[in-house]
Amino acid sequence: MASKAAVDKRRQILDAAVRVFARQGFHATRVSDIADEAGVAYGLVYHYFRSKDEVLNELFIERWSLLLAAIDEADRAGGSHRSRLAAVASFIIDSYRHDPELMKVIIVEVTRAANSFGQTHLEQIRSAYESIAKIVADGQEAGEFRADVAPLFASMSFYGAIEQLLSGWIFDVIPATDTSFDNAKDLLVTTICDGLEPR
Amino acid sequence: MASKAAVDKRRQILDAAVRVFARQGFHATRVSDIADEAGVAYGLVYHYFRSKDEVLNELFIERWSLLLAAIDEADRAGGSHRSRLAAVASFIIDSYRHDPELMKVIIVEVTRAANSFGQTHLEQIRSAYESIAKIVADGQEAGEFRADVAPLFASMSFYGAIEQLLSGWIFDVIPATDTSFDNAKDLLVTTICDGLEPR
DNA sequence: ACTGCCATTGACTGACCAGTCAATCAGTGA
DNA sequence: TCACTGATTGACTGGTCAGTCAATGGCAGT
Repeated sequence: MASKAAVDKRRQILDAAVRVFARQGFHATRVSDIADEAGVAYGLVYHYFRSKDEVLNELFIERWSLLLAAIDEADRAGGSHRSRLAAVASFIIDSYRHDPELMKVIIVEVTRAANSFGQTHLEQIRSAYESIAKIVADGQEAGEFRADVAPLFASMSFYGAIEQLLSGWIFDVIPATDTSFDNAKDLLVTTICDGLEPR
Repeated sequence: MASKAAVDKRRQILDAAVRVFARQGFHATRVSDIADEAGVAYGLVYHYFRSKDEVLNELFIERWSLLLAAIDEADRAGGSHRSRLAAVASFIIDSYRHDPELMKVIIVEVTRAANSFGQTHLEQIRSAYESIAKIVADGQEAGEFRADVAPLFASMSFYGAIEQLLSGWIFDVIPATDTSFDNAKDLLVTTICDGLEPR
């Protein structure tokens, strides 16, 4: 089957793109950098992708759909709503732990670049906010969360906090150690659910 | 004095740059766009600024030093540490309310673009995190905040939440109304200090 | 051993734009 | 009036790259 090799090459280009985008940033990478990194001819990138943008699109869509699925699953898994939020935080932080380069690209070049690239994916990004907001709203309904906080606000604060911590690791503002990751998971849930003030 | 007019022209260029950057994004704006918007010849931009980058630098530095000063003042003003955090959130949100275009540029092109531009200003950005972290740490010392949360983590979560809400307004994920702004101030402090769960 | 189809190659082109620079203008002081 | 200085102008250059395309390679079915 010819397409077997083809699928591999396509993947090879995507993986190379992650590395190069993570290293140099999207704007600073030339298509030839991706081709070189993938060990492939320049033109082949255009055989598999319509444009440089489409390569990034593909990476984002692949990854983001996993996130949306994970949020959904966290919600469906039941348990306290606090534990569902914990599952979301865990998933995102583990995604970073597992593939920091990909997550760096997604966050730096898409999620936090809502001006250029994010614009295209705003719908999908918003969809994540809303799924998290639903967990909050349900938690309020169940009496587990206070009712006087707008769910979407809470959701965005929660997600913003997570992303900020990821950025901290990405740019070495805070050390990216395993204990740091685990602390962060606890902290995020503790802060958002219990607050900073002692009970 | 010749420099009077010169200062005006310089300002005129900076103000025009804010508008154009906000509208098109930094990468997509040509220097000629700035010159046109300012009603000034192309070359004059280079008379006042070494490069296109320096225009953005200037905008960031002007604004960020105000933020650092505001955090400092919030801290020095005394009162509960909770109220100091509230003052910080207030300042940032009011900055957006007062000059959304400038804040959009700062956040989208610098703060959240730590890859390209932010890299240069990472020190200053980190400085803000640390000033906020100091407020948290002092609050812990004073027994107002629980001691088992790393101050820098708390600070980054807090700041990340603020920035995420600003992004929401910037990109119309949440409506940018006055009540929305005021709600956000309350929410941020309530969430970070009291948590979502009822007491 | 031929034919057709897709993968693969990389040289080339066309557009774009940051930054340069030589020329002109305008205010000031003598 | 003249000379000096800094402000202002905009045409031009040099370099960079995204995307094109015509040519080649190689496999699969007959």
